[in-house]
Amino acid sequence: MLKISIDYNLEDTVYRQIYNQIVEQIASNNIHPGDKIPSSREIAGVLNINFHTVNKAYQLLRENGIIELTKNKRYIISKKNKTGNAIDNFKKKEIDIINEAMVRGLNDDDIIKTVKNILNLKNGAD
Amino acid sequence: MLKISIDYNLEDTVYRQIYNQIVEQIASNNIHPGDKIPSSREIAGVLNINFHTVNKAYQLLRENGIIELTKNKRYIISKKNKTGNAIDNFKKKEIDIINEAMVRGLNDDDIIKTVKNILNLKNGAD
DNA sequence: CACCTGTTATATATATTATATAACAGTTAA
DNA sequence: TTAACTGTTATATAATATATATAACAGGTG
Repeated sequence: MLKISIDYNLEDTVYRQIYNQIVEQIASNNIHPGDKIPSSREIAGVLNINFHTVNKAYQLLRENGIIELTKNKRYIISKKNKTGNAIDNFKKKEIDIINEAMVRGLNDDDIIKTVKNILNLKNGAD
Repeated sequence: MLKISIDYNLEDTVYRQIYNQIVEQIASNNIHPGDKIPSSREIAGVLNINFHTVNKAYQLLRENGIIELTKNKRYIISKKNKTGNAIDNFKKKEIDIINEAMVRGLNDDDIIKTVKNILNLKNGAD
């Protein structure tokens, strides 16, 4: 079951928080390809926010191939398919944050260990 | 010597592009700890933008301990020192983009290889 | 002293974010 | 066939973020 919460103290926008939390729960196998996700109005009602804000997150998820619309006008989680765009997108973001990490004192080993640690946590959380 | 360019087609803000490019050039050993960076008015003049926009990037770099102000009111590149904040910051960002990469079809090996590839390119570019 | 620095302040314009309503076509279930 | 739901589109408004434009100030430098 999908659980989302908004923290207004974070610098991330509301729709970005929704986006990241849905992505996180797919990555954590909490929700799976083919599963329906709640309607934007339903999420908005629970979080007490406007449904257009939820819709913006959904649009972004759709553009990135993470969710898709069925004929019944329901969004479902897409099957994973590794596109060139996904790889390029990952690499671009990685370069920026690895640069920053190195400049702020982390060495190669710190970086590799952190990444492996994150991956191991994911794999252990099935 | 510091080189910065702005691409208005990118979704990144101008001050973020400046921030990332300075970080990149420190990470690439193009500029080094102790080196002075050009004044915000100088950068702004070359890029034909407002110096407050450059200043916003400088403020952010300063808050993250990447540059510091000397008594002479000149910004210099700080010495690298691995703080807890730097590690936490790196980890938080990594989690979000690794989640997205996995959901978009990349597996553990793709992720590790991409990270190692980025680190190797940095180390070879001295 | 003239010139540079970062900083602060104020004002303005534009873009983004978030909310508020309303309406529409299509699906679903009573 | 209704009634209720869906996503989508449209319009309007408010608040915030981004970028520019000026001006002024304290302090260092030559």
